[in-house]
Amino acid sequence: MENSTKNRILDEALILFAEHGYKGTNLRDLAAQLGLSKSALYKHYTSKEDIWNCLLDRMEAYYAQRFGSESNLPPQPKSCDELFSLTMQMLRFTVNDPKIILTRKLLLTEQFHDERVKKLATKHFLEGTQRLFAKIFEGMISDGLLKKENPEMLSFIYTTPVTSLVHLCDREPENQAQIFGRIEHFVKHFISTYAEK
Amino acid sequence: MENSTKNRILDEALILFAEHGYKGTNLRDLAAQLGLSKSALYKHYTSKEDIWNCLLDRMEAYYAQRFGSESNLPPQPKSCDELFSLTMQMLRFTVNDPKIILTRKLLLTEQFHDERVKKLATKHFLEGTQRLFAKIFEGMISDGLLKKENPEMLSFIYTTPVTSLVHLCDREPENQAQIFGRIEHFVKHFISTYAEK
DNA sequence: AATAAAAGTGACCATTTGGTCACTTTTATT
DNA sequence: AATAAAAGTGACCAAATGGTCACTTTTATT
Repeated sequence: MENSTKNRILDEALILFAEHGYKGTNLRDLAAQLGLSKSALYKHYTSKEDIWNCLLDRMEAYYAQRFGSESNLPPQPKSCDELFSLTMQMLRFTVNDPKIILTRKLLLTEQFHDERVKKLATKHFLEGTQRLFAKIFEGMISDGLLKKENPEMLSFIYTTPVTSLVHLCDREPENQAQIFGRIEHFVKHFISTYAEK
Repeated sequence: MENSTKNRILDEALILFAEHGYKGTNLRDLAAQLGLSKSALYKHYTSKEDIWNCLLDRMEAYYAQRFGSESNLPPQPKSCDELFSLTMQMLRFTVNDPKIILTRKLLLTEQFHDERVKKLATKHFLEGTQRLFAKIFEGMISDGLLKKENPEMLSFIYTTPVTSLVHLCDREPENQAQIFGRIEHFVKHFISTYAEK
């Protein structure tokens, strides 16, 4: 069921849409990548636009469970060292997982061509991540680990610089090691500024 | 000379490429917007790709003079209040100038489809702005206005959050007022954290 | 005024692309 | 085993698109 043709089409569509854009993707290439004929696609989806919309449905569902539910929050750090390692671990994953990379590319490149993508982009790059870390910081502040600052503000100034370097990683994956050095440098600076001594 | 057909074509191409992408733009629409026939375009450019490349040439030239030369730096702030108003003034401009908005959109949406755009994107969104403010902060530190921190780091944590809100402005221009409230809030927080008292 | 170069036009071409359809093959159901 | 539904195929169509060309109009040069 997981690896049904219907899902495989969406998997491959994500790759092509992310790499060449909606307009730059044609159904012949998509079918060829799947070892199918073009007309077979129409047994599962009614049109190119239908594939696009179903892909966005899947992405929205993913974000709804990632950012929507309280259940799968990352573990609450018990120290600033743990905040550091948690952050680096999350980034290491987010920057290397092929599907997440492609999703970021698609959100960036199609955000002005599709209203749903626009909303997902703000959710992914700004609100979602910010709210997630705001909760973490809220806990760390009440545990006396961080200075008593507004956790939303703290999260904003923590996540947006990191996100901008994640985007740089997407552009220059060959420089990932060096960019991670910059991220570590930043995170340490942040901790040294806002850790409660 | 400024308003030659050759330049008008590039002006209109920027609009269409930024709004619909390279692939999503067709030469018939481009010609129609200019009140020209499609074949007239070929009197000035050899192909669609040629138009694209010449547009990038123009953008590169713009960035070379904006970020390259030391000459046109913004005035050095004599106080943190002046840093605040300088920042808000620059943002007010960058977020409302149609050509700059379109340029940002083009850099974002085409960064993974073109090597030159990729490099310009990093220059525009990261290095250029960062270096510009690093110089400003360097001056303010030696003037005793800001704490003695690494100006590059200071600029990084100043410009990347602001840039992320500029992107939000591009996505939601109808919320510009509210977003500017968030920017002001952030800038004040930054100043209160790093101003030398 | 004569002339040549530059700018512009409309018809036309080849290719690409989303989509359809009659038909075959595979899979599941009884 | 018979049968019907699902999955897949290849040929075909119409529209869109980048590009060319012979020809006309405008502009500049002498």
